[in-house]
Amino acid sequence: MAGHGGRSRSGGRPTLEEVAARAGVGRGTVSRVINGSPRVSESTRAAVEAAVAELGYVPNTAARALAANRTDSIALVVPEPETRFFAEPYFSDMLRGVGAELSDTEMQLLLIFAGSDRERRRLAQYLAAHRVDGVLLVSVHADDPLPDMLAQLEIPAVISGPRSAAETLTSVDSDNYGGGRSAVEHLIGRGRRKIAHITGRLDVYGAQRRVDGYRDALRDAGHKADDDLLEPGDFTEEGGRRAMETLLSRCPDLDAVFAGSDVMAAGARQILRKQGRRIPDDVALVGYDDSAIARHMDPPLTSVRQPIEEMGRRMIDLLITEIADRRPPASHDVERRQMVLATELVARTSS
Amino acid sequence: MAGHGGRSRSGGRPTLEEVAARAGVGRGTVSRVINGSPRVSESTRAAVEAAVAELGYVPNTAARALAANRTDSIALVVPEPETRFFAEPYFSDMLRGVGAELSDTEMQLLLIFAGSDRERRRLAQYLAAHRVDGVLLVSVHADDPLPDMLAQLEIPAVISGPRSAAETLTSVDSDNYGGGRSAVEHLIGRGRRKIAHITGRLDVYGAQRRVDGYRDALRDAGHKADDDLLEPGDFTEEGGRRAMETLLSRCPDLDAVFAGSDVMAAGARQILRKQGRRIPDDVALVGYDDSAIARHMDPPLTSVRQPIEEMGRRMIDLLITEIADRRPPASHDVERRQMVLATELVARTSS
DNA sequence: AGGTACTGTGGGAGCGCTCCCACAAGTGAT
DNA sequence: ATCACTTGTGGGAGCGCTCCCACAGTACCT
Repeated sequence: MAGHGGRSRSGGRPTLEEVAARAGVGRGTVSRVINGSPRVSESTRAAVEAAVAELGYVPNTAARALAANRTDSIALVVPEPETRFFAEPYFSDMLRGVGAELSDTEMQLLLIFAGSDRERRRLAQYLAAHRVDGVLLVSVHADDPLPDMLAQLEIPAVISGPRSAAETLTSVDSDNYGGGRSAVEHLIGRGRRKIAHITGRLDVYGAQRRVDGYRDALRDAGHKADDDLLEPGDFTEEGGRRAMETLLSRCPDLDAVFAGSDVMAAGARQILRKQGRRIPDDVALVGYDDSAIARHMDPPLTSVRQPIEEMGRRMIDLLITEIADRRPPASHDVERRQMVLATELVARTSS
Repeated sequence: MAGHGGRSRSGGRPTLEEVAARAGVGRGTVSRVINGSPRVSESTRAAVEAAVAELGYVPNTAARALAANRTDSIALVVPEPETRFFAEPYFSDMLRGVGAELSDTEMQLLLIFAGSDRERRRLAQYLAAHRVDGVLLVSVHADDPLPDMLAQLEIPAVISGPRSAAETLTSVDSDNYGGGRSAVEHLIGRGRRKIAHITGRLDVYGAQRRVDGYRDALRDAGHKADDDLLEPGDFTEEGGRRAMETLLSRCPDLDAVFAGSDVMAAGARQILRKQGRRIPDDVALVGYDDSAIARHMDPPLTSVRQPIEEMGRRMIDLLITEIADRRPPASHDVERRQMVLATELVARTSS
């Protein structure tokens, strides 16, 4: 078939039209069956399904996308170079959650790295072409222009860690404040008196919140504020080492350290060892993330667990809702959602 | 515009037609400019490009895919659970090469895991719908039905390690035979006499070829064959430990071990240490892959480097050629290509 | 002068869907 | 019987492109 003007087509995949002919119904009816519309009689549905099976019909995604103006795919945008993506268990946990939640859907996930300028430009093109129905944003820094670009293009998006308390995008986060608090309360409960904190990068909102939790826990326990016990890190092992050295020289009598990440705790541990401090006898150590590092450290590291996989799942939920909400012209008063999931302290022998 | 029957569209993205009107040319001409056809005069091209820039025109991928019957995207199919994907540096290196080579293109890469049955079924649907122009297959086992499915659907595909010497798909591989050989020759050159080999999974063709290289190197050096020195592993650390234990009990006097992967070498090292054998003094150890593990082992591990990133790049080259070759009705006598890249022994202190 | 060839261009037809309008047939209240 | 719905269905129009045919214009032979 295919009129005289038509080009030769590959493999002759069956079309809706052909399925309709086979089932003895109209095109519209087949479409309804394929898309699970309830407005089809039971017998017709059965006939169509039989025809679909017999012909091995699979809908043409491009045609559907063109007609319906949707792509049925979403992007997970990682504004980091690939190396970090593989190095940090955070991303793989997140991806697992996202994948799991998505497997119930017909949605396709695209993994997009936007670490370099070049990749950023590509991504911008990609989004401008509306090649995805929605975007999942992870690990975004406070000054990243990406969220605004998404807002401008009116592309539904969910962000994994809000950029600030005033985050405009729908977001999913873990309770960093509570996590910081629980780490410190745990140390206080173990009788520690002089508790230092190696912070994460302070342009990351979550890191700030952990500091807030640390401060409040100390205050509520009647400790007086002492900023000498606070030293900024940058989430790296090297940063952990540097911060630990600084802290020890400034406050040689500290008896506990709460590190803003397991990786930094690993760095701190090295310095403590080198300076002959025993863990936990002389100095108790608590990390954050409960990653593999924590379990394999010597001694095993007490750490604050974030439900990262769960966060991934929730992000998908929210994003799909957001996409669905936006289909009818625009009911636009969907309240912005900020979901916060609880953290959990996992006590091990380092504290 | 958009006739009375039209639905309201999102954001009013400009179309080809609008660009054409603006530039004062026909639709076909704009299409030609967009697609880089040479049959356009310089002045017209400039006018169209100006109009494109002014309107911020970005082609609609779905429309293009529908009309041209191509998707401009390819899939990297990983027939493994995600966990292994993140655990093994092999994949991230490969992905880096693939990404790099693809960044010169307009092609989009999809990362698809097909570890579980469920994911397999999804993938089958995906391929049946021809949602990608081509497929990159990595880490495929000998009995995997995936390659045949791709052949059946006539989807261009390139495989990263051939399944056998008679691989029908276009393939890219590293010289496993030469790699195995060079490891053994290196050990012989260091004066080792009793060289054992912990193999990889023998249903992986590359692992077999390493064994062949091991055997031939020994034979050519005048050693007599001794299968007691050969013990199968499975590429895991645990497998490395088991194999090493078996080997030590069977041949307590061995003085060198060639492991089919760095991870297995790490397992073997643990056992050697536990049994009081010094590396390299008592037993020399050589791994395969030259991964991060090799560099960080104590002592640093001599290992055979595979150019994995390069393999990724070559795979893309071959796949793109294959896709292009298949566009005209079918010139079908493109000879199957089996590309083999050289390996390189990286000597460190473990041997 | 006529033929032949090429270059650049416009626009019709068609890709395979979804959306929606129109309408037949059935159901129940008046 | 009439009217007002409801349910199920068919098919036109249109999504925004690419492909290709037709044709004007120019150039270069006979």
